[in-house]
Amino acid sequence: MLTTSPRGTQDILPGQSYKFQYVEDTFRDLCRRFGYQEIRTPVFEHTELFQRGVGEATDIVQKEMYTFSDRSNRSLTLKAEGTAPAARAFVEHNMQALTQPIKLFYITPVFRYERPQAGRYRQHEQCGVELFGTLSPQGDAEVIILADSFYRQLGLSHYELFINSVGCPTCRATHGEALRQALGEVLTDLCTDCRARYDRNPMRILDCKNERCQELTVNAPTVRAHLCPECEGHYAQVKQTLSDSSISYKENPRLVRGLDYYTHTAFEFISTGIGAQSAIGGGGRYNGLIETVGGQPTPGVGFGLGVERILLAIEMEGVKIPEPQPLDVFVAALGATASQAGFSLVQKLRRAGLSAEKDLLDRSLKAQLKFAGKLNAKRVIILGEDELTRGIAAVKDMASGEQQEIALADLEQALRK
RNA sequence: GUGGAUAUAGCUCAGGUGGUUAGAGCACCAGAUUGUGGCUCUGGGGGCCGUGGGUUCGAGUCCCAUUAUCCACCCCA
Repeated sequence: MLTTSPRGTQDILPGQSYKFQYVEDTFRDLCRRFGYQEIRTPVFEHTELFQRGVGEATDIVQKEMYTFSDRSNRSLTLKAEGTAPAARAFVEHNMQALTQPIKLFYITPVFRYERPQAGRYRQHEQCGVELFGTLSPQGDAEVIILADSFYRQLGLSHYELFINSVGCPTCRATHGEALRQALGEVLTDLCTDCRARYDRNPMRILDCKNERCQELTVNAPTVRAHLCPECEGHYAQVKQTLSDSSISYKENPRLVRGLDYYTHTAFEFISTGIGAQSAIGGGGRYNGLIETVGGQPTPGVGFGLGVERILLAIEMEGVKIPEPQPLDVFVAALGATASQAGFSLVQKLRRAGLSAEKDLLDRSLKAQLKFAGKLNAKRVIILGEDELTRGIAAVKDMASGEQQEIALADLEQALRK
C-alpha cells in the first residue's frame, strides 16, 4: 500500500508527461485564439455545490463523489466536474457585472469514485471551456467548433460528433408526461435504474444502454418531438451554423447527458477504437445553472474533454507527438580541475539560453559520452587538463562524429549555430 | 456497484502432472579501447514469484482471502 498509488490514480512519469504538456499547450494556444482566458478553481468545493449544480439524482452525486469532512466539519468534495465550480466563481466574483460574454477555459484534475478500466480513472485531467452570458446559437456552435478544432489540431480524425437538444424546462415537462404515458404499460419490464428514472427524470430512460430497455423504448417519444418552438428554432440554428462551418455531426435523439444542468444543446465526441470508454469529450448548454448556484439568471454553454482518453486516441491513430527538445550541449570533463571548470561552463551556457548538462557521477570519459548519447545531446564539449591549459575545448558533433577545437572564449558563439 | 480474466527482474514474457541455487530478451553497470558515444563481444548487478493465510515432508506451481491491473456492464472524460 505504501508503495502503490491509490486505485485508479497514476504517476505520470517523464516519458509520458511531455505528452500531457503537448496536449495542454495545444489547448491553451487554441483557447487564446478563440478568446478564452484561464480560470483556476480550487481542487475541492463545498459538497453542496455539486449536489445542487450537478443534480441530486445524477450518478456523479449519488455514488461517485470524493466527499470528506474537514477539521471544522465542513463537508467538502474533490472537484467532480469543471462546470459547477466555474459557475460558482462566476457568481462569487460578480462576473455578470463585467463585459459579456465571459469566456473561460480550464485544465484541471477531476475526481470520481468509479471502477477503473482502460480510459477511466478516479483522477483524470480535463480540458474545458465555459461561455457565459449569451443565448446565441453561435455560442453553442463556437464551443463545439473549438473542441473540434482541438482534435483536428492534435491530428485526430477517427471520431464522431453527436448532437441533440434536450429542450428547456417547459418542453421537457411536456415530454416527460408523454414519456410516462407511453411507457406506463411496460414500466415493470424496464430495468431497475429506469424504473427509478421514470419518476425522477424520465428523459434519461431513452439513454439507457440496457438492450431490453432500448427495445421497449424504441418507439417512445423523443425530446426532439416535444421541443417548444423556441428550442426547436435554437437547435435548428445551431445545426445550421455547424453546417455552415463545415463541421460534420450526427444527430442522436437519444443523447441525454448524465448531468442535470443541461438545457437545449447536448453533444458528445466519440472516438472509434479506444475501447468501451470512448467519449473523448462532451458538453452542452446550461441556461439554468448560474441561477441554481445562486446567481442572476445567466445562460451558459461549455464542454469538458478527457486528456487521458485523447492520448489513447492519439496512440490508437498513430499520431506522433513532438519529442522533447534534444540537449544542446553536454560538457564532458576529465579530472577534478576540468570538472570544476566544466561545471562553471555549464552554468554559463545555461545563462546564455542553451540547454546544457554535465556528468554528476564522476564517470569515465567513455561513460560520459555514452551518457551524452543517451541524453540525445547535439554536441559534446570535451574538457581536459590539456585543453584547459591551452584555453580551448574539443567540440564534438554527435551526429557526424566530427570534432574540432574551439577557443574557450569563442564557445558560446560557436554553439549558437 | 455487478460479472469475467490476470498478477514471476525496471519492461515484455518463459517456468508440463508441486521437488535442489527461478530463467530469457530488452534495459542498467563495467571491461575489451591508460582521453572519445551509437555497432559487436565478454562479464556483472538486480526477483519477500502482488500481499496474507492454508494444504503438503516440500508451493512460483494447489486452495482461500485480500489488493491491484485488464475486459464487459453501468456511467462518464
